[in-house]
Amino acid sequence: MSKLCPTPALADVAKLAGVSTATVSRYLNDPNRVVEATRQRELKAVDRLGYTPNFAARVMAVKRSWTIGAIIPTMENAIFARGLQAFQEELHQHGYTVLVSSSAYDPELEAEKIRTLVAHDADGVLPIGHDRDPKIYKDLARRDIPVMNAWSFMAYTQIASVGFDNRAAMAELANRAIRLGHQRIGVISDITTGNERARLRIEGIRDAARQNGLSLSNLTILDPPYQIENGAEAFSKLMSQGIRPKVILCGNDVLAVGALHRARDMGLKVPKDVSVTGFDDIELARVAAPALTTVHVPHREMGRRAAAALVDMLENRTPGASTRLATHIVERQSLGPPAST
Amino acid sequence: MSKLCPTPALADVAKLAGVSTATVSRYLNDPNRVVEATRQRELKAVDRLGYTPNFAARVMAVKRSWTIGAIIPTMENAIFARGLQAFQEELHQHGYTVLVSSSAYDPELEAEKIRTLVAHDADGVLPIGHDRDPKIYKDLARRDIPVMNAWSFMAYTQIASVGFDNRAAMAELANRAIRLGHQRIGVISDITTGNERARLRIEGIRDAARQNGLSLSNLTILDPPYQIENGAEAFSKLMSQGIRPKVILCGNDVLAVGALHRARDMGLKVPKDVSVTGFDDIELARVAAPALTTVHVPHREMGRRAAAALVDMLENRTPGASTRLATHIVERQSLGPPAST
DNA sequence: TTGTAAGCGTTATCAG
DNA sequence: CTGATAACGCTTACAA
Repeated sequence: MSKLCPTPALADVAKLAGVSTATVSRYLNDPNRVVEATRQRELKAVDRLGYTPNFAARVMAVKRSWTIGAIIPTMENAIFARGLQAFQEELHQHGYTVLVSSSAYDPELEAEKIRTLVAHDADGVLPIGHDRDPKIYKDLARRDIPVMNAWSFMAYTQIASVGFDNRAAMAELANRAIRLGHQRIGVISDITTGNERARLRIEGIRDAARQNGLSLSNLTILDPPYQIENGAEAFSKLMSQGIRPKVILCGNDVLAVGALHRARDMGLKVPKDVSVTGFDDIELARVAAPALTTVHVPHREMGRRAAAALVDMLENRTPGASTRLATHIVERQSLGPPAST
Repeated sequence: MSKLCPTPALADVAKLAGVSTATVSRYLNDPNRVVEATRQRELKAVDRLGYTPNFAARVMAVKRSWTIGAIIPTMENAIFARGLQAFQEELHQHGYTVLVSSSAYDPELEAEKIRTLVAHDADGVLPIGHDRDPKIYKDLARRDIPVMNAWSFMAYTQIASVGFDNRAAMAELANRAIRLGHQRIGVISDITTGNERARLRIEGIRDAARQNGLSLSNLTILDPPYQIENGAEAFSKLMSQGIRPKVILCGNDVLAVGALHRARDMGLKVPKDVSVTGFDDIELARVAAPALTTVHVPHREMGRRAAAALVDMLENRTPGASTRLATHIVERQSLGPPAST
């Protein structure tokens, strides 16, 4: 009878092996805790029944799910995908499973997903970026669930983070453009609502402008959603202004490639007629024509570090340290001095 | 005391509201099943405590997790990401949460991930492609867990699938190349182990060759992992053969873009000196230079359909229907007739 | 080394 | 409409 049972339980194994459930449980969690003789019997019973432990039951008993929840804005973005893959691989090494949900850049949805993850007993949580309703952090803290923020390094917060300084990185790039002689700057930012990373990058551009004594009125900023198409459209808009900007700083490589593409369609040479820069340094940046000058971000490294930090918080109940990763500008061919018109 | 409890349970709410746990449970699942008076008290108690239902406990009680597990080869592939996003959105509408794991194209790992998902009480499973140890399907069937295969339509199997005919689609493209006058064909396939999609596409090319009376010795096949770089390397290899192929059929757009890039580096004009085709039609294909002639696959549609079908199997205990989606060739600029040398 | 039995947080059945 | 109470499958003292 137990042999045909669709979902055998520990009790079925115990019965078949002629031992108690406690013994089977011990065998499953650490074979050395039972003697050879019983070990054999259990082993046989287990695979004759095709037994698989029930996760929910185990979670209830030990109050630990070995599950980490990650909430990303969208899966359709190579940088999150890549970082997450590394995050996942590292965690897998330590026996954790990662549950991924996406928020579609919507704070409400994000909050809901986080609640769902918590309800699913996630042992830890990895949201992207830092900005969100403080209530969320409070609730997580009360439940004693470790949180690690990624993709944005924040020095002065309670929440541990592993990321980079979006603002400084973009400022560096903007500075370079300005020193090259650019005055009028077009910006195609990533969507900014509920996305401090995009906002910080814009701030970085403003910082650079101020430092170089450029009036902020030289900046025109657009922020379409992450899509090649949108980068192209935004480029057109920027180019239809009275005075065309000679450089377009983009919030990410995808948008930048769209801009590059549209420039070509409009018969504009890059960087002779107009310069375009990206951010992230995904593969796309290298194969674009011309190759994109961009900011390199160590996505995989970030994912790995986030995972390691989370494991540390989990295993040692440490408060969680923040790590700031370095980024650097990758000079390729899309940024040059403005042509003197 | 219950007020400071880090993880309030139903019992805490019940106590605070002065009712039984059964009543609170009813209230939570359908507010109409309790009278107004108690409803108010519960409401207050719930948010004073910041109560959130415990998922594992609920799963144990109802034997239903409202969770679907998806196992994809890798997250770092735009096509899976996109399809999955749609899959997830559709499922979310119906109240399901999707758990994503990746197998890194490794059958062993994949089996493990599926087991993990089952242990996590997934109500349904979505693996990519059809080929895997029959034991896995048998086990899933015994446990009565609906399975839906995606990305590959299989007419004659027990397992429901939603996908397209990889073989026919690629055959059509190869046919077109051959009719254009191509004889020697280089193939840069996606990795083929544990990946029948890639194998079927290669078969499609062979079919086309046979149909046109071309000896299979005209084909040279390489199958590096999914990466732009690898496409470039493979291209170099194909070009260092005695007789250079005049057309390179790639298993996906990413590999094709790598090939395109390397062609440019080698000073070869596409399609004048050599033609290159892709498969998938991701955004990248449109912005590549020259724009890639490729096979369009409705990824989002596929994700959505897979989700809908799974929901149907789940809610109505139907056996699960298979759906074959149409693909079509998108002619852009990378495929042309061979230059007469 | 092994067994007994309590408990984890819900839901569901069955009375009231 | 509401309250007891028995599952659900596993772990873990505590005993033997």
